[in-house]
Amino acid sequence: MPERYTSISLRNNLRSHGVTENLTSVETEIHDRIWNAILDRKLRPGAKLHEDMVGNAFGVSRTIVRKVFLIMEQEGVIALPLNRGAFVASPAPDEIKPLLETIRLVMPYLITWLCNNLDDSMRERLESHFNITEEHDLSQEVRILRRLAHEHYVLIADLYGNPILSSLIEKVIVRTSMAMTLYQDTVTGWRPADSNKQINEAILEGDAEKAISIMMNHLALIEATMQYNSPETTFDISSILSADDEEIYPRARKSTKGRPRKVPAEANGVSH
Amino acid sequence: MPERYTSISLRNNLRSHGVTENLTSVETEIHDRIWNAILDRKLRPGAKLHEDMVGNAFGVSRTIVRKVFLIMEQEGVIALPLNRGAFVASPAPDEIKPLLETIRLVMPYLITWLCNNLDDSMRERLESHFNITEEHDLSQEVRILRRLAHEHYVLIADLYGNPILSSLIEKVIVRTSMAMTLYQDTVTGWRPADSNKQINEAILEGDAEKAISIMMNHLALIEATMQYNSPETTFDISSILSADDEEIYPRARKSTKGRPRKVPAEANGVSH
DNA sequence: CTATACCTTCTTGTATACGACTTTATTTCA
DNA sequence: TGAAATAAAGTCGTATACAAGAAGGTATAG
Repeated sequence: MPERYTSISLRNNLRSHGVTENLTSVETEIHDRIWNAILDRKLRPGAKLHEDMVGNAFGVSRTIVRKVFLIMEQEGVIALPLNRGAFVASPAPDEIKPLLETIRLVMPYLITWLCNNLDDSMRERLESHFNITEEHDLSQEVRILRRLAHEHYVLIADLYGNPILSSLIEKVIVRTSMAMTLYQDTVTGWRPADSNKQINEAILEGDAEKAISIMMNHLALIEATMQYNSPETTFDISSILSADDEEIYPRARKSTKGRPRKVPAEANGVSH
Repeated sequence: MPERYTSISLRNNLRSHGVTENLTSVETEIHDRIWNAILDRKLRPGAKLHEDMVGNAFGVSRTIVRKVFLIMEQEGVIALPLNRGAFVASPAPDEIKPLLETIRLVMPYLITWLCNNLDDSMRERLESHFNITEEHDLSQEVRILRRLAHEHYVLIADLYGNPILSSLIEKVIVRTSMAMTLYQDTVTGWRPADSNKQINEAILEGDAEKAISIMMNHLALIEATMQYNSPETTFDISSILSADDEEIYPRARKSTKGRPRKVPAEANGVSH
């Protein structure tokens, strides 16, 4: 089986998405593969996840797949409407405010602490992230930039060392990212890594106020650029979940005959 | 089927423990019954939950029970060590600090908002809780006092209206409560409702500072009175999970022959 | 031509069977 | 007598079979 794909910048630096304990390796594999596919937007919000397709892709029964789905529903990345199966969660517009509010509450607290308690190992991990961000700064690979932005938040939470807040931040950031997929204009030339680089720099300087201020502006920008537009596409699950990193683009619908497929409007997230 | 048992004070006032959506009525029933049993300390931390016992008690297969268990593991109230089944979570001593820290971060934020934005419906719900606390103030029923204290926190989070923070607070408070079961000296005459009554009063007066100060003292007291002591008992699951509210006391072990049963020391909670 | 009803096909939900692992009881050996 | 090895019982983990439900297609009436 291929080496587990955890993250671009922080391989072996962050434990992958929380629930590694009490899961077999196959379950972790499926969980992480789907999680990463969502994070990289290979699986877009609203996409249907068929139990036996995923099961076949990993050579396990639906039992295992259902278990992973249930966990991911609790994590807020998958929706499981009764009798209708699994969909990649598509956060409703009115979830954006609570998400950003949570980030605004928690992150300044973590940053302030971090600036006052920065030791060598923390500094090292921050600098490592900073360097990788620098490397990829001019990259056109949106996937990498987005992941770096994501991981920056998770890294800060992780450095603080409160597992409750870490897991909270990870969930909230993923969900915000998913909301951005849905409601943000992707045409802007804005690069997500920009402000994160500045934030990291400020933290390394020990300037909490500056770091917080940049982050708050960043969040305000995100909130301001949110708008409604709902895409609809279908996917080839098995190739998306394959081990290699190639980007898969949505395929056009095959058939438009017959009654139009009912859009699962209520296939949104859970009550987190 | 009996009416669903949600809470003492806030029946129809708080939605029960978060995950009602996407669960069938039986699943919700099992979930809430176990949750309440834990909250009321009928099921103590470390207690084994046998899949078929629970299944038989509700007339469903292990499939359903396992689903509920998995959800409750994510919620942090049950532990599912691989190949060893389900145990009521017993938070490790070093989890107490992160738990209290999270409460200390979130609650002042909520209280401050609440004091500045108190409207009639909020006031009404707070007063309702306050009145019930008054009624039971002199009660000897520890179970009720404990539940009132618990629900007070959840109510405040609920009034704020951010579902992410609500569910966070609910999980964290339950877990703190479980830790107190394990590590707090129960002999003290201290009544949990006392400070909550004062906090509620301060909020109703719109005095955020006072409310926060009392709560912080309360939390400090909790932290200070924590100490190590690990009880060990066995239980009759089916009667504990029965609909009626009678308190069940742990039974003494039947057999002490043979090799002493290995205590599941690692049967603690999950990484939340 | 459109909308509704009906039928077929496909997917999910639940129970159950069986293998794997853990725990408990018994035996063996120092 | 007590610890380790061994056998038996019990519980859990996974796959699978079947039932229940939803989605998609076709026919029919307005």
